[in-house]
Amino acid sequence: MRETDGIEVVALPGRRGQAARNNVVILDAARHVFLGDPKAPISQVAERAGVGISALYRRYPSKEALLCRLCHDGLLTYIEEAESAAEEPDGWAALTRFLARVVELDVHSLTVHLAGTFTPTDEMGRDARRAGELTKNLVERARETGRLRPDAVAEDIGMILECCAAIRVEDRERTAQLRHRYLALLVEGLSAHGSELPGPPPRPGEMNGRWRPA
Amino acid sequence: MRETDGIEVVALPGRRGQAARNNVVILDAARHVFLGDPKAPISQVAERAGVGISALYRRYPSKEALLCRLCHDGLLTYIEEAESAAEEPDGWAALTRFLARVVELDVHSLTVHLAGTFTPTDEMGRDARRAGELTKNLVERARETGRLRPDAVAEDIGMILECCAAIRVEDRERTAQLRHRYLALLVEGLSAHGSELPGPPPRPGEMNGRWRPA
DNA sequence: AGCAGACCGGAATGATCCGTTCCAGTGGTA
DNA sequence: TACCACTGGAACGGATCATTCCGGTCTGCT
Repeated sequence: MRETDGIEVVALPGRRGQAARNNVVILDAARHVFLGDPKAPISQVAERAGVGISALYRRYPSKEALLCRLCHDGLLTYIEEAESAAEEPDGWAALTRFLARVVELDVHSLTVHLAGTFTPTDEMGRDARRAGELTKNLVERARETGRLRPDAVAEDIGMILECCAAIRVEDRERTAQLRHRYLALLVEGLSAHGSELPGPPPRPGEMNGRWRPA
Repeated sequence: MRETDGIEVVALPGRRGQAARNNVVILDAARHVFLGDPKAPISQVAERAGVGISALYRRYPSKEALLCRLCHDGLLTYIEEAESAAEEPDGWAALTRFLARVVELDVHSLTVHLAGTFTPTDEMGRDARRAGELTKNLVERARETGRLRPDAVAEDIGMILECCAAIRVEDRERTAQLRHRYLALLVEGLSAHGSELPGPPPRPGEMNGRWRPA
């Protein structure tokens, strides 16, 4: 897992070990808290992690840095999943499984909803572009199978994920269930060949007003 | 229109007239601002309305009261639209037109996204219940036509609206366009008869953790 | 004319919230 | 034993807002 940050993941004893363990505990807590509320105070992260605030600031110079790390992690996960899905032989299955997986992992909230809360690094820019290409490939291959409606475009994918991310209830497990339910509706829609979709499709970065720092 | 608040809508001269005009200007501004950001400061509303803060506080005892009014207005609009749609003879058309209309008016954001920012009144509770009944009726009638997939339930409607409300770009007009696009996908999904929807359907009120005051 | 008061804009107030810094304590480690 | 990396959490300082207050303006009645 990316969040372990180094080699010494397990079983270091004493202070050294606690520090190593805290690394992952803190990232997990941060992910959980900021997924629930992107502008949660940092003290909430510390509380949930069961550590003091200074344990956070020893690892990240600022809240922004922590958010950036989280967001970048999410982006990398997105890319991993896209690459993994690309190996699926059937283009339609590749796309739908990819969507299900991203919804499952709640990656979209991690990246998009955190964007705008920090100034993105160059590397993130590159990775974002790569993510875009991978997405486009998945859509192209799905289109070639003929199951994807012809008026759907790559940019629709981000919007669909946005729709799913909007579903949120108290319980995490239940949230995932419900999101899959509406993803299913959307995917049915994607595969239909009935009436044409209304309005011009989304333009490339139309949703990304957030990626420039507020 | 509800927001005119009384009889003297037009053409009162002088101070009296300015006050009456401000009534609607303020509500319009508030609607616009809080739609964009439910926790926007009240000064933003005043600024957009082109009035001073005191003009707001003369009309509403607190920010909460203003939000409550806005939210209730939205709820009433929802009910109006549902009743109006109920007159449509074809059950499927009634449901889909209702959805399109609610998305068009952005009513969902007004009610649901403002809930939780104030303690709801009894009357709002009653109206919310009424809205629920009307929704259920629309779904029942749509089901009877056979076009609605059998595993869809009334509670799905709120979730679908939530999905659409999640789409938001800078331009208002464009936002509406895009929302219609994804509503179309979702409606296609609603009318499909293919594989069954995954997971148990949403329970009544499952999404409404927000309606109890924070 | 003249005046009472309805209405207005916006500065001042006071409270709350939160990121960040600071410091004293703890327990491995050499 | 002495050192020091690491920790928890209190304290600081800045920012944000809802709300209040005040001095001014214009209307409509006498």
